[in-house]
Amino acid sequence: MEGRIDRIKKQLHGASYKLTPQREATVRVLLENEEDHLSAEDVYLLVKNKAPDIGLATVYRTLELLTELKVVDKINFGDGVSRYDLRQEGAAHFHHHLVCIECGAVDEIQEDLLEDVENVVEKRWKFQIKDHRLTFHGICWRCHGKHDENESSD
Amino acid sequence: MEGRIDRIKKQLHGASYKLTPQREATVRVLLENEEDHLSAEDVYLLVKNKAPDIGLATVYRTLELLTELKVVDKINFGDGVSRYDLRQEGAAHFHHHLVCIECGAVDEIQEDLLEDVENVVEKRWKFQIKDHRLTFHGICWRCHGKHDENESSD
DNA sequence: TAGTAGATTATAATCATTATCATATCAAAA
DNA sequence: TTTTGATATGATAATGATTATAATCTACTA
Ligand SMILES: [Zn+2]
Ligand SMILES: [Zn+2]
Ligand SMILES: [Zn+2]
Ligand SMILES: [Zn+2]
Repeated sequence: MEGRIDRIKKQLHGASYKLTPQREATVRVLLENEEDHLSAEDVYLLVKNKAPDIGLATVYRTLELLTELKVVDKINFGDGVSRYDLRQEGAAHFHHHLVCIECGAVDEIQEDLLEDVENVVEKRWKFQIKDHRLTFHGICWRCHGKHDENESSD
Repeated sequence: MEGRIDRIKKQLHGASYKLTPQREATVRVLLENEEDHLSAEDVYLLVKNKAPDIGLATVYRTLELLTELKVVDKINFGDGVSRYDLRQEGAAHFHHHLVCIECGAVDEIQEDLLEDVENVVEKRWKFQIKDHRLTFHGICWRCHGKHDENESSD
């Protein structure tokens, strides 16, 4: 974790920004909740535990800054809020998501899976891909299980 | 066009809704601007030409209704507004998008391309896919051309 | 120490979307 | 034809997320 923060610090310095205490607190919250998909408000509430005096605007600014540096990705699942997702270190592309329409769970797919598709798109549409967003909507294994409970099988 | 409206009318009736004049005007605007990705406000302004007395709330309500019936898909490209995109008749899945980070153009990919990926996801993550959202961010052929204007070739 | 640039805070402003409620439409019942 | 009930609409208010503003604070440096 400390190593990860150090590297983010270096990234900030590389773009001539500083890792202020507020920014560090925000980054720590993101690292400690890597599995989740937090909204700015969520982050704000969690950061308040570490830095009670932080303002909401600072959280927004920090998240924007981290997005610019590609430390996090901003994503929108269709409820009215933006969510912020730590990008895996060294990952060229943003990971994919599985959103369950029954229970609302959001699972992640870290594998790329899109290499072939992207080759086709780059060639056929002459589009130079820099990043992508891929989200599947459907029924997760947990909810699927529930339905099958009293069906024997096929 | 009339045939398309008739079929949407039938879909509405099937769900026991009516095709009111306001709804018809809204659908016509969507059909006439099929290429575009209009926000609710955009649709409102265009519909006003046909039905000057229509209220913004009605447009929002109609778009919500059409989304529910899967006549349109609601999508968000990261600017603060939702956009509404007519689904091709008979298409099982939403189409894909190419968003140019230079000029802002949004192009469409009607081909599915994801069949293989979806098979993998369904099996490996035991996730029953109902729909998807796939957007590529990058540089479109138009902007790419601009850069190459004074570079000979490779 | 004073000056300066950047960062932060509290708060106001903005903007998209949703909720409210009185009115309108329309078809079926009386 | 009038009444009634269900649904739809329009004007407007309310909400909620995000951004802008202005005053204050915090390193650094001359
Ligand atoms: Zn689920
Ligand atoms: Zn994620
Ligand atoms: Zn372009
Ligand atoms: Zn589209």
